[in-house]
Amino acid sequence: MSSAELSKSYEPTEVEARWSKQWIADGLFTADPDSKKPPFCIVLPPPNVTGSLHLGHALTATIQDILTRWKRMSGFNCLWLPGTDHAGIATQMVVERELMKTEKKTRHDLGREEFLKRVWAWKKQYGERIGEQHKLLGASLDWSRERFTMDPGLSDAVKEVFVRLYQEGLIYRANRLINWDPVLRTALSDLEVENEETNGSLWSIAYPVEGSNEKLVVATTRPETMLGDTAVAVHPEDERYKHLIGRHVVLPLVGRRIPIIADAVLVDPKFGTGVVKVTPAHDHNDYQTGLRHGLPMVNIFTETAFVNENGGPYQGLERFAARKRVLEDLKAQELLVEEKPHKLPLAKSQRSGVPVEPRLSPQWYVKTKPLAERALGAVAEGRTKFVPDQWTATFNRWLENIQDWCVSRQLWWGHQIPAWFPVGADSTVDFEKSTPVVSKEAPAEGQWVQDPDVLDTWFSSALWPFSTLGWPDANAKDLKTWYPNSVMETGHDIIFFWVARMMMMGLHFMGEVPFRTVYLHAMVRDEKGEKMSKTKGNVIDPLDIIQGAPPERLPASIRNKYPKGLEPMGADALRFTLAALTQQGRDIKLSIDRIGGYKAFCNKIWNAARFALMNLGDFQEDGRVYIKERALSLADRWILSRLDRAVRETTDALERYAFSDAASTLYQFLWGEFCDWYIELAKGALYGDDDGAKESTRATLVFCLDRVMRLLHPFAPFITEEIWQKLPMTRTVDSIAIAEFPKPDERLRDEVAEATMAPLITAIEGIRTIRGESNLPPSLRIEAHVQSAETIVRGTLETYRHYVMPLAGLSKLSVEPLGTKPPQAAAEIRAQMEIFVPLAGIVDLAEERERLKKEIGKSEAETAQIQKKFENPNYATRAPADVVEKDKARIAELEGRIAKLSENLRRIAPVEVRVAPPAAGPVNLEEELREELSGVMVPDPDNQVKEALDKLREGTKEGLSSQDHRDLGVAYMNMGLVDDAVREFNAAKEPDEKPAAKKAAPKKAAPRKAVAKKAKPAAAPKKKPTPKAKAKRPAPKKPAPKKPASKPKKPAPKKSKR
RNA sequence: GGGUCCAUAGCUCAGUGGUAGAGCACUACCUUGACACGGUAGGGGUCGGAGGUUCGAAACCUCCUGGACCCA
Repeated sequence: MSSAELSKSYEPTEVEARWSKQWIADGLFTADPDSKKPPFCIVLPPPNVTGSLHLGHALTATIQDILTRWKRMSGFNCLWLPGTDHAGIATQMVVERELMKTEKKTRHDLGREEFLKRVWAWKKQYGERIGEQHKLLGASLDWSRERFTMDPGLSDAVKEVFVRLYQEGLIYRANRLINWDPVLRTALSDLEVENEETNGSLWSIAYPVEGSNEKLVVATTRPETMLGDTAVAVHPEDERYKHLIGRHVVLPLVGRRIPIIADAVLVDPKFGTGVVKVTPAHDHNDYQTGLRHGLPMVNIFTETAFVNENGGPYQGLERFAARKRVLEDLKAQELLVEEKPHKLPLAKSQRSGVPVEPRLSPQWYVKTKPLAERALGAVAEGRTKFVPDQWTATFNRWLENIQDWCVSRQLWWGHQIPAWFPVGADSTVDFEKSTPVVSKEAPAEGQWVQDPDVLDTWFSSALWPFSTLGWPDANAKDLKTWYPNSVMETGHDIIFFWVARMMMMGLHFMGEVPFRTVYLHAMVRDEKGEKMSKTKGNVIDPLDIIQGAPPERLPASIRNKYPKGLEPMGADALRFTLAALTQQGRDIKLSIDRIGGYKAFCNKIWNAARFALMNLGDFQEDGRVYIKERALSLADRWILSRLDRAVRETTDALERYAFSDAASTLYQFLWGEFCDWYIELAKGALYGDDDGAKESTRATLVFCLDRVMRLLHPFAPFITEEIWQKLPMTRTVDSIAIAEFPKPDERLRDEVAEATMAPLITAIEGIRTIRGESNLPPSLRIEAHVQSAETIVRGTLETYRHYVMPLAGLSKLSVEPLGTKPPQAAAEIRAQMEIFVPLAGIVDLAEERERLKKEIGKSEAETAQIQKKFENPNYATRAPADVVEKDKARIAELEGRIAKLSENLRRIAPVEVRVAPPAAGPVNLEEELREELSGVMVPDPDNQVKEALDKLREGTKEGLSSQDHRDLGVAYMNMGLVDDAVREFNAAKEPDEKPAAKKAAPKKAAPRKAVAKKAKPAAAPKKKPTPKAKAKRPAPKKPAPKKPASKPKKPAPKKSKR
């Protein structure tokens, strides 16, 4: 039997390694463009080849794999296309850093060609690692179609796009002020610049006005740039300076004569002194001002941000050193008026982190306005939809205000720009002034040099949805089949960088949107909500979670919490966690503990399957008999109905991209319904002798497991495949990955079964509550009385007492109409039923009284709350009738509940025993007591109780004082044992030291195990019960047969005291 | 400066006008023939604050406080 092979707990590592290999070997994920099935396509956002995948990538892969597997199983012709991105700046940077670390060389030491060889080697290494990581995550990518942004085909697409856009006038070259990274020595696009609030200073510097004693005091945050000032500006309406407009100042330190201009755009008269210096070559606002006024633009920095020849004596100083010197010199000349602290937004390079230096240089630009308009139109028409929808506005706003896109980068790693510059007569090339020819190949005539610059990485990524499918070959099969893509799934952080640009390029070159739906997921953060970054040291490699990791491999923050390292969680647990935590539009705070919780879930699933397989005997599902045609038990019908509900809810959630809803449905069904209820109920049939019941249960187990494994497969591909393969059934396909995703099946729905199960569950839970609240051990069988006014409920309970008894741990179940209540019983009032568990002799009734009081208190509080509503006269008149009715019904229900609880409380109230004065005869007392207890059901204590009492009688009677007898009598009273009580009270009247034994001990049988165990002190719980020995034990002084508990509870019949 | 979002149990989060929920954590009892990565039961919240709308607000509106992110 295969069942014996299942390990006791789920071991993911081996299972995952095996299946990820097998699936690929079997080519399950290789897409077929000729398939007749409806197409479904996702292109994987290509991870950068800079390094290995992090948890953000794991989230991306998880969501996309869920979608793809779900669609594949649902009959779609699925292509999920993998690939990687060359990531120009980022990759060049890491390779340069590595080169410096290992060989102490710069890329310039190696030269372009040799350096690129190194980068390709890096790309190979990390590209492969990324592939491996995806495979171990279970990603069902079509590796036969793997692409890289610098593949020949994709490079050709890039050239084609560049040339065509140029021909259409949508790409041009211009000498403008751009954002320059002086460390990486390249231009950056606006998006690659981050503004950061910084504590700086605002300096006031006096500029002497030419031909006057006046000085204009300018305020600036970058005094060193004064070397490049070509004007000072004031507001045209500013009365303070109006008279100076048109005159000149002499630029201190430099001595240049520069005009005083009026500019209402640049100058805010209320800020600082109301005078600003204008440095058109080093500030974006000044640049615009310079253009407006035709000012000269003086560049004072080299490409590494050192002062150049235009800086006179400051030449050769780094920009911050230059600032220091300029300030010192100004101070010396008494031109530095003031320095005060000032917060300013500082523009930093996203990549190198250094402040960018605006710089005039010739660059290539994409004219984005016309492209953006089409993208906006497509979204407005609903041809592409954003999920969550809130991103639509973000997308629109950005495209509406879009600036032209600077696409050239002064890097070596990337797509070299297909533009050709003529080589001059002196063998030199003037890249600044000469006019390039744009074409894929160099012009045939003459000598040409290709533009050394490369394109922005995002230029090639923008083409990803079609370049990967074979474009520019418009007839490529893949392109025809899978363009537009179905879904673009990526992080919301690259909505502008990537999504917007894909929209623009896709619409322009394919004439249609690149994808129908854009699902933007949240950012993965650590459990404190902090962004994962190498500098913070909180980055975790997904593989360390999946396969486990020794402590030394973990970042310090994780190591502190898990000093022993991580044990393997498995890809399924990680995936399920990510899916469960995916909340639209929120950050995902990922904690290892949470993953551990889902690992436990996997283990639970494993064991549920293990249980089934161990109990299937030689059952084999050949599919000839539809499950509903079998003679099913109530439990069978119930779980099938619940299964169908789970199918519907999961599918619905997937359609809404509500991955967390789907995950919680699956979790709840598998754990809360299938394991907690169905398996427990199935045990009766499986361990019984009814072959028919066994058969139907086995069939149902297999049916459910088959369906739910398929339902769960997109989320947890490995464990589901492993279990599914072991199910004894005929299959039409070899892998669950290509099995059919369960469809809702009306025939499985069974309202009657669900309605019938409801009171059974209510009864079981009610009894368990009593059991739990009274701390009765699970091993103790107890007796329960369930009273209901409803005939149907009683009928159900009778019919299915074999469900209730084992799950509630009963030795006896009495189903009764409402009526006389058992005495000394704990009670639970539930919908349509009242549950009583006689506790006399089992547990302290005082505790039960406390519990009831608490319950009554709760109900009273709720009643009061609702009553308050009715105090407002408007409520009854204005609120909808159904709501008012509901509240009235609820009050009635609560009042009934309170009444019942109170009644029960009264019933187990300590009886005020009026001990008759010695003069009073025993007969009178007896009558009195019987009267006291009239209306109470004649006690018929459970055997265990009886036995316990018998023992008591045997074991505790010697040498009792009359006080003891009196206490004992009270105890018996509390238990409703009138005869015994009377006897004890009688005994109490007799002189001490009497031979009570003769009268007491009834002959009845030996105590059963449970009782023995129960009656024993908890102090020796491990010891085997020794039934017979009991009677011979030295008599305990206290007669209470109750279970000693950890906290001291007073025994019902308390000795001493009064 | 403009915009988006968030604040509910110790933690992470559901809950779009009518009895405050889940998972984890916690407490008690328990190794019962799938699972201690387990079972059963339980405790725990004046829903950030103040107003307003409404018969009724965790939810809708306004303001405030605190926080996150995006754009300039």
